[in-house]
Amino acid sequence: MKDSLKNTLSQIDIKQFQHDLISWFIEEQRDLPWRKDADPYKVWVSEIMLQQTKVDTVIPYFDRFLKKFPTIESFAAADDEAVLKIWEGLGYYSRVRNLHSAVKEVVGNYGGVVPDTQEEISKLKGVGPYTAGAVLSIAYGKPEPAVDGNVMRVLSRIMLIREDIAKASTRKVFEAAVRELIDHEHPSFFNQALMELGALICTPTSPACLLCPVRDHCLAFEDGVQSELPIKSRKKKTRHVDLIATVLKNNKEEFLIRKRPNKGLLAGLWEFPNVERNIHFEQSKAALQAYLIQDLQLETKLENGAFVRVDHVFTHLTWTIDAFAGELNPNIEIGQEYKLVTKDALEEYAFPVSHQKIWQAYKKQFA
DNA sequence: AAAGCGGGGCG
DNA sequence: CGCCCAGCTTT
Repeated sequence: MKDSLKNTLSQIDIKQFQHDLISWFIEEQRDLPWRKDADPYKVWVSEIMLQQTKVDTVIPYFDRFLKKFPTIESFAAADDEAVLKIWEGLGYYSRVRNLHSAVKEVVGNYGGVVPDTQEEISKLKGVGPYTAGAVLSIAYGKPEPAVDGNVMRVLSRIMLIREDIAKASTRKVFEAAVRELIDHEHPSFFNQALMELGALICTPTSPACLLCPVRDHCLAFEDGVQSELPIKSRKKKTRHVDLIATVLKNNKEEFLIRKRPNKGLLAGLWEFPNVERNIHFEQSKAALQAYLIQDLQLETKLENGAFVRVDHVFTHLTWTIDAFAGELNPNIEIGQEYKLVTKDALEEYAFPVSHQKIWQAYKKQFA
């Protein structure tokens, strides 16, 4: 441990801090569906869903997930398309692919019992340092740190830690701090309380210090510098891609959809056939025709203009998609990544939100 | 160590 | 518009 951390810890009444924090949590915690019991499977699912995702967004997904897959065995037995469908719209789809893989591992090789040690649980796909600590502390009562963005923000203020939280190595500094601070009698409450404090009081902008239960322990508040913390270097700009997409229907009321590759952006999700718009193409429609003929070898008849434009923002990328409607030659041959499906069947597949918007616009105009 | 990976909401 | 969110994996 660094000397600076030791020095800071010596200024904090750890027992009093634990008491003030946990008492507040017991009194003020939100009533959330994953707090009804400490079933390791449910805790695990909730922690994966909550990665980079707000509580309000997760709640309906969590309820629907547990209704469809109430036990770890039922989820292990799910097929891949159902797994993606239940996650549709939640984002970061590798989370659910990894969770499914890990759950099958637990059911197959651990008798359906989620491992309760750092070494074993960390071997599971998608279980990193945060999730391991969260499941071990919340479901098993082990005094392991669970350091997420909330915890780094809260502790950077309380302990006046000025290291860049955007750096991967910085997490270890906070884990060392938590190991010193954590209440060994109540690890679950302690970890959850730190995160709850970050969500409700010690917020990124304008923290509610006057309502804070651990204000008296906070070195940043003492110096009046809470708004300067945490230190976080900012990221680079996103790039932009223009796409043209097609909603193509044949004379049997079937639509052409395509499965994305199993790696990379939106892996394994379904979409309407589309192509990156080449800057050298003057006309979207000309580029689209070229793609349809060359890549799909389709004979199609397109409507005149795009029926919708969809702008979509990712963390690292933005899309502008112009979507065209068209008729499809009934006798075409399609590659294995394509499917022809009816309107009802289409909606059983998992689509990214951008393509859901295309579909909604299509139905509104042509249905 | 840095980049890739979703989507929604807020100021 | 940028930033934030109960992060992990790959390169």
